[in-house]
Amino acid sequence: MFIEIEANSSVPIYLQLAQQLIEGIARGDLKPGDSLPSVRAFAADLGMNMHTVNKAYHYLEEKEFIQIVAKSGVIIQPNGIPKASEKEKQQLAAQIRPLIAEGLVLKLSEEEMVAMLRELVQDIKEGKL
Amino acid sequence: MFIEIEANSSVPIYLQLAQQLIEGIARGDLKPGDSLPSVRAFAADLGMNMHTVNKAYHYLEEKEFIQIVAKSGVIIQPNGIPKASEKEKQQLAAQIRPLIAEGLVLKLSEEEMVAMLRELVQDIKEGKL
DNA sequence: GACTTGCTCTATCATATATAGAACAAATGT
DNA sequence: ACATTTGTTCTATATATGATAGAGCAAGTC
Repeated sequence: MFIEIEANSSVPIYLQLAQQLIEGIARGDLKPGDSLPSVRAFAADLGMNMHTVNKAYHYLEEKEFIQIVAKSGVIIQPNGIPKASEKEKQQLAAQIRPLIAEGLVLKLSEEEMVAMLRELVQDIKEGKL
Repeated sequence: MFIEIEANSSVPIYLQLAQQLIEGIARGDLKPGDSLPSVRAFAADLGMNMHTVNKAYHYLEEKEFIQIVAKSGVIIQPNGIPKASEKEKQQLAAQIRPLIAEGLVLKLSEEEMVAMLRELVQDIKEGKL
């Protein structure tokens, strides 16, 4: 797993970390049952604070993408991650919606945005930045 | 323009306001040259602070969706909003990317996400919540 | 000339982000 | 058995952001 953190981003670094782990799962680089580094080791590796890694882990745990086993370690959801519930789909749509609206204001056609989405899926699966 | 602000959202209310104005533009409800309420009047109408509306306006001005004419008023970009530049497209893609990745983790297929996008475009154009 | 306009300034309060260090108790590795 | 590692919890500090509040300014509008 290669993690790239932009210090000068408006996206908090705990979120950047969580998002890149999510991409790792999407890509299949991180599989069910795989263990993640300890908060201390990961923090040292990434040059950030232990509590920041911890926050990223809890963010992912709340989404049920990982399991945090106290005093033991952190693993990718061992039974596999279930398909999106209706609630999760709606939450995703609600988050994407303002971006689509902005695209429309910028005169992007529906087809252009569909193409953009398909390219993003490819990029993510290929681990392409 | 009907504006709905959720007080208990994690999205700042100045951003909610800006996003709903963007939807108004996308929908064609707000056309080039249309004037927006004064910061004071809008704030009173929405039950929020003048400075919060002002922040939303400056957010939109930075995107060049509106023009703020000091000591006069605020209008939708009178010459029309130009088509997205490459930079704007990349910025949009960068913001959508983590959401697509999350969709993939939740086992949504590319086609399901395309369908979701098409529905969002419809909803926005119809002003449907 | 009165009113409205966006802008600026100071101020306060709450929350979020990030770092730091210490201590705890249980699981793990040898 | 013992030392190490683990996530958790606590206090603490610093910075940034979000939101509100009120006052005053200078220029545009009616």
